[in-house]
Amino acid sequence: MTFDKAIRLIRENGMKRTPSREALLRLFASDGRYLSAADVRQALAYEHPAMSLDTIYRNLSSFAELGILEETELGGERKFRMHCDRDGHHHHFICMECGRTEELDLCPMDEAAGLLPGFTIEDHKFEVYGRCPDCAVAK
Amino acid sequence: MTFDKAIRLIRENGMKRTPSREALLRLFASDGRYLSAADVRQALAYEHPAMSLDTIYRNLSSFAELGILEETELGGERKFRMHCDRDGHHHHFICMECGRTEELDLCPMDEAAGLLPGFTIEDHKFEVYGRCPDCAVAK
DNA sequence: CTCTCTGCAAATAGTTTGCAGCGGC
DNA sequence: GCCGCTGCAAACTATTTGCAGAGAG
Repeated sequence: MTFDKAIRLIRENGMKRTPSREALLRLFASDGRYLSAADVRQALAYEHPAMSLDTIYRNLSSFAELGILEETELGGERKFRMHCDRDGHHHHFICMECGRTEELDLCPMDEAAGLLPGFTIEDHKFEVYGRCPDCAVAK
Repeated sequence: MTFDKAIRLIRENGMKRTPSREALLRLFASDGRYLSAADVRQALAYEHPAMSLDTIYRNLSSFAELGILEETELGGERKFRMHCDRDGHHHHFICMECGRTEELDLCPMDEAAGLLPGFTIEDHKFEVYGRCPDCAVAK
């Protein structure tokens, strides 16, 4: 998702365009990795040293609710990345070393649903963890 | 995994057979759901009211390391269930209402690996969430 | 008798909330 | 100027750790 579209969504939902939010969205628009609140704070330490963790937490949660960010739980932390606008539902590979993500054009749910007659499916999670080619070499 | 096999694993790793551990393993052997430390405490409140959360945390972590328990992150909590000894790698459906789990004879990794040439895959997670037939009706 | 396990208490990490002032619109 | 946004401080939740005594082998 682009920075502009995210801003539009924010305005459409009656939220204000503030410097904090601009900085957060700009960061996520340019960094494809999953970032924790602490990661975000560090990334913005130079540009926005005054931005508090509270603000980061509050905004990341709001953004996730609006569908601007995708959320996952990684190593006991909530992590976020910009939502992919691409056609088609898909999942991600996540590099444990550098955090790089790769889209996987694959969703096992069609098959899985057939194995669960009578069950109501509401959500699912499929993530692959490992090392990207760069980090695999470095090891 | 059976209670007896779990006890054997514990002994083989130089750990002692204590009343706490017996109670924990007996619980997991009879309850197929994913349980948090707090869930376990409540389940054992009558039989072992003195067992502290500390003990529960420490033992669940040890058991998970030995492969006796499987671990997952659900709603921001670490949850555990007895490891399935069944042949073949598989995943789970988890009922969001009652916690019931269902085994899914399906793993998307074979396909996924083909989409990631040059990447080193170390782990993956595939879980399906929803309501089991009983809970779907109750809604 | 030794060495592990346990409960207690305190510490820690990540996250959330109440409040009063600041700042978009 | 109004109402939402922010920083501060404090609270909260889940979890971990140091320590000294209790208990398994």
